[in-house]
Amino acid sequence: MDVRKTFGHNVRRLREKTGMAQEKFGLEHNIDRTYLSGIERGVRNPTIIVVKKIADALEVPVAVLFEDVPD
Amino acid sequence: MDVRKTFGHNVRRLREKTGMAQEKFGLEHNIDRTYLSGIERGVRNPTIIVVKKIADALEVPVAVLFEDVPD
DNA sequence: ATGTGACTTGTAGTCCGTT
DNA sequence: AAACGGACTACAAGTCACA
Repeated sequence: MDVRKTFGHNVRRLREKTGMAQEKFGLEHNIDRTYLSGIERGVRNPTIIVVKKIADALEVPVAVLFEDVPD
Repeated sequence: MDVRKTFGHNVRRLREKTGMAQEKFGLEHNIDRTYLSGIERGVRNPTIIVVKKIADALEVPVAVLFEDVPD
């Protein structure tokens, strides 16, 4: 499994759990909506600083975003 | 704590546990020696693809490299 | 409400070396 | 054995118009 997909799926799953749309989530945490979209789809290859920023926004430890979660 | 420092410390700790020098470890896993040095010192900001590559090289789950380990 | 292509600017990632 | 420097190319960060 591509780490970008694993990461992206986890971000999407946890963001949806907050009930916020990409746009609202992005606005609240200063992350561009389209950039977030790319991350959730696994087409971006973010650096660990971005990873940390997103983990903080989702209020989860960074490690959680790399867990393999089966469908 | 800066995520780069956390990450770097974990990489260093686990690499040293293998008994390999940065150079040998880098050669065996196709990671540039100077780049690895920068990562361990927390001055680099690697992408998640590199993170995964290093985790694989260290034979640990990615999540482990982001754990807060007190000195 | 999200996906996508295209774009500029900055830096990730590599390679040569010296301390 | 590892830190650090300089120079380089590839690609990430960040944004936009449009579907």
